[in-house]
Amino acid sequence: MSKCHSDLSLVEEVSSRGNMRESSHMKKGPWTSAEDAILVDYVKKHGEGNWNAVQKNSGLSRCGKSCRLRWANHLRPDLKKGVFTPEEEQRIIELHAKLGNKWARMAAELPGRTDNEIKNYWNTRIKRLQRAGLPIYPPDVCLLMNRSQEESHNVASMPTRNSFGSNLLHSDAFEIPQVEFENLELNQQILSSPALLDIPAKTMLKRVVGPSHGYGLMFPIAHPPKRLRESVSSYLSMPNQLTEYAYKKRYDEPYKLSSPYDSDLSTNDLSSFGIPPGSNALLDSNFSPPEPMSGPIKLELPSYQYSDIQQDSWGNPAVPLPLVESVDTVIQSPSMERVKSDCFTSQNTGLLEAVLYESQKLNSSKDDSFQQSSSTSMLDDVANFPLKHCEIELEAHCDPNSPLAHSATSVLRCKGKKEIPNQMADSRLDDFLEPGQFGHENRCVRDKPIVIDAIAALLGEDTGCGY
DNA sequence: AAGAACGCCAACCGCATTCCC
DNA sequence: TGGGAATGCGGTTGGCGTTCT
Repeated sequence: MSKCHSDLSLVEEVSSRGNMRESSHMKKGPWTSAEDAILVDYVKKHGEGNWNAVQKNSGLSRCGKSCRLRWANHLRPDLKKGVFTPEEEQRIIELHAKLGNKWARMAAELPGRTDNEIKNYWNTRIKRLQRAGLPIYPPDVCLLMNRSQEESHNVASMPTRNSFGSNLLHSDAFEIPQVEFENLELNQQILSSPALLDIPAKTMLKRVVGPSHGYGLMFPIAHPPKRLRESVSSYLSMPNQLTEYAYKKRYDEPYKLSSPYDSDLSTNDLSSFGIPPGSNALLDSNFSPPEPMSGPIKLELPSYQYSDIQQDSWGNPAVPLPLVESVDTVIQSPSMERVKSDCFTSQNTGLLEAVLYESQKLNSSKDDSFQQSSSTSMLDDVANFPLKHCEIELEAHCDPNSPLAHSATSVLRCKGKKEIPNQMADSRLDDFLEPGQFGHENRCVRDKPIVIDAIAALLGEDTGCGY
């Protein structure tokens, strides 16, 4: 990296945004070994800190910021170089589930690793999973987070919805429950069977995207990537092999299901997919049906910040709902009415969310009856959620050329264009709207046009929504 | 074989917070 | 106590190497 740039000329031009004094003579770009030596020597003599003095006293043409970064990320003697070990990867997953994008805090828990390193690793991992259409967190991480959250709820009084969300947005403002991920280790042992591990990724993918749409598309690939095989393989190399098991099982045994649209798909069925009942996986879009994890999803919130909704959905009384982070979730979640305006607060960033917030408000005014949906229907919703979710995801992906392929917009665009085979589309909708399946008269679908129109209006598009 | 796509990662940037005078 | 400097942090960018088509 440093080779061809080692003789980068000093930055002569004054950056219009940067510090004029610094940028006028500070070198940028990759560090040379000579510069490294100077910096190391300086720190040895003077210790860390006072980074601006480095430039003054050592002759380095680097700003203090750059020196600090270089030292922290590359020159520190206690740095651990090389790829992350499986244990470290597992720890990162756990920490991210707990902390969100708090790279520095995560680095503090991983001796010898830097925040930048962890951040890069995570972002790469996310991309990989996203391309493979796999969840961010292994299901059992979600489960354990849920359990932890549940326990903490039993101890502490329930905060108000707003305060709860607010606290969660500031991870420093509350005590993060200590979650032990012992099960993950257990899981690693569960499926070390070669029979489960030696599944050719191509075979898996065939089944995923194969002609039998009813089954394969249950777990659609977000964007069939060039390197999908690598993506999936990488995911399967994750330390958590329960997740692995879940996917292998899902991918390898789809034909054993009588129908993916069975209306009586129960929590047991979910479990067979590796989705633990109550897992965040179901509702926070961190779990499959593989949500394309780009775009609307904000990764910085720890998954367990959403965990209440699962608990709620699985039978407990109403508890704070998650901040809705994803348009997809907004549209797909069968329990959207419960979110209502107090969940779509203006605190949420993002134009789409703002639009959705407005549309929800509009809708809620004429849809009060849904407020009364029972917890039973909630259970039904959740039990059927993955399937419905998948269906919508399918729609989202039917236009692979769309840059918004996994946005709500593309969902509608697809619908209008009927790019999905008719038979498929029709049956999908019928299954989706099976009478009696939802106690709320398919409200989640009924609401869609409003949300969609709002988004379309925002984007200046005519969705041609044929509702 | 060549170009495109992608992964990886170092480094930069802007903002927030802390420190110090 | 206010303001500037220093530091910390997280998001983003850009370049290079690798893989795929």
